[in-house]
Amino acid sequence: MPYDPSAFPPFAVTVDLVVLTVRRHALCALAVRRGEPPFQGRWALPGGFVRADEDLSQAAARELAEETGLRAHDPSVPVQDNGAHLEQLATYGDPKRDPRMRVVSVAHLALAPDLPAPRAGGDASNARWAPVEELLEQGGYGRDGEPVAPLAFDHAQVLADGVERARSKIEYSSLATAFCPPEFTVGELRRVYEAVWGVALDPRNFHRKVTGTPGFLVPTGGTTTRQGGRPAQLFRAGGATLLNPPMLRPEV
Amino acid sequence: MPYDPSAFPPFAVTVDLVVLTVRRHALCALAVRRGEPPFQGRWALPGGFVRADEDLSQAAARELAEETGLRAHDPSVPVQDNGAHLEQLATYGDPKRDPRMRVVSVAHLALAPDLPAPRAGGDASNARWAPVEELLEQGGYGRDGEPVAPLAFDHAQVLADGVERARSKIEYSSLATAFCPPEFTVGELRRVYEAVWGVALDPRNFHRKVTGTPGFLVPTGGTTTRQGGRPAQLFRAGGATLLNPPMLRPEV
DNA sequence: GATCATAGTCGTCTGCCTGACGATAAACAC
DNA sequence: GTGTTTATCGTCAGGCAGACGACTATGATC
Repeated sequence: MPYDPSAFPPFAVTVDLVVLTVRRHALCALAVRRGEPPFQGRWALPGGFVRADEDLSQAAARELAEETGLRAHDPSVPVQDNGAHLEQLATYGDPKRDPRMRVVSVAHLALAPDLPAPRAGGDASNARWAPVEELLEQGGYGRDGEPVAPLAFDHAQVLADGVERARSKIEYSSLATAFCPPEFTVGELRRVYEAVWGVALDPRNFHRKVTGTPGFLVPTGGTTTRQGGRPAQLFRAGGATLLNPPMLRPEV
Repeated sequence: MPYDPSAFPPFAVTVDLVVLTVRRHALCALAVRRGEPPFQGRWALPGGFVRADEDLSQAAARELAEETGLRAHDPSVPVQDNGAHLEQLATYGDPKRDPRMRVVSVAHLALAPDLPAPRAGGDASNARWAPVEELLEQGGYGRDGEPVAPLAFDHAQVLADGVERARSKIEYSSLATAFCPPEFTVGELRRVYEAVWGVALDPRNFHRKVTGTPGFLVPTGGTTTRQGGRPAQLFRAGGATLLNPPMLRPEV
């Protein structure tokens, strides 16, 4: 069968971003308020159309920079600077997921340290960090008592998939350091695990585990007392990306 | 900014399939010979355009059925019948990956028991099961001495990603049973692991591990001697999908 | 300054799991 | 019967994780 452009239907292709961070001991995601129909006024994940000459990862990195100012990080390089970790998550293409037209969305997952404040085109009221449980619960009420509408499109599913990916990936990789500033303490790393998994971990066993895993953490020599209590050693992420044996997520 | 159809470039969206099986102690993938340019005559992964009213998973299931006759399996249901396991793998959208036009391909991974023979539109010479190393090696020679050209498009990368997904996923899930017929022995399951991982496993420790993991295997009561030697107990896949603790892949 | 609260770090002990490997069992080929 | 093949059970030592005690070093409070 010869090449026939009419043989396939045209699609719009977008990238959507699940940007996760840990703020105040809670796993939070970046949400933007939609300024136009459909779902006008509702919260959604940031995203946008892929341009004609762009790769998917380029489009995701561009959107991430536009929304947060973060530079994307090459996934093959260990997390060391302030660049965020960025990886492809999954692709969503239900014919009815966008009422306007046939849109296939390639969702990406970004992990970032706690950031000052989000910006969506400079308008702070249209972007926020929200705890993922708040974004995922249907018809609940937010921290300010305002009723929470479900996320636009299928973004609740996308967010849930991204959160699950992050939860499982910090088990067997050093990705949890992507949530930390360039230098961090064992306690700060432990609080990342606790926030992402939603569990409490034994500080002594956690300390033994992470400091005993070769290549996970590299001491920088400095100490800090910013958490109160005894000063803690500062570390940065080591070269290891895969943890073997993995961190163990406690049973439910 | 209002809705403007001219604001986004049109894409073609396809699904490509990495169909894996275990034949003669080797991990094999389904390859089809391209009958038209580009890459005419070269081997490629099966796939095709997503139709206008189709979900991505529907399109993948349709292509799988067209190429192999396999029914796709709902991923939320444990593998029990002859349906293949089918899951989304990743999406590839380099602007230059198809010289004709802008194509975004949503690759899917299918795992199937050993099948009689592939069929590609009824023409057997245009479809085959090939060991994945043979398909991935560049410029080598196949089993029949015929020189092997690299796979078309970026399909070598897609195949490599699919193989890596399968290799890691049988560690912590019961997916290896998707390579087995409905009833199988512990030895057959072990040979699946050995073929996918490319290692030799201790039969005694493997037997202890898989029979000791709750929900992994359910004895059917029957026995078989089709492998020679002492008759082996027959099992089918249990309800468990996640293995905890996981199977451990031996070090390199 | 003594005391307390907080957080970090080092050890110990016990149980479980794994890898290595010996031994036995049940079929088939000759 | 003997040998071969595969299946299955057992044993043992080492490693790792969970539970938890003990000590250290800071800031806060009295």
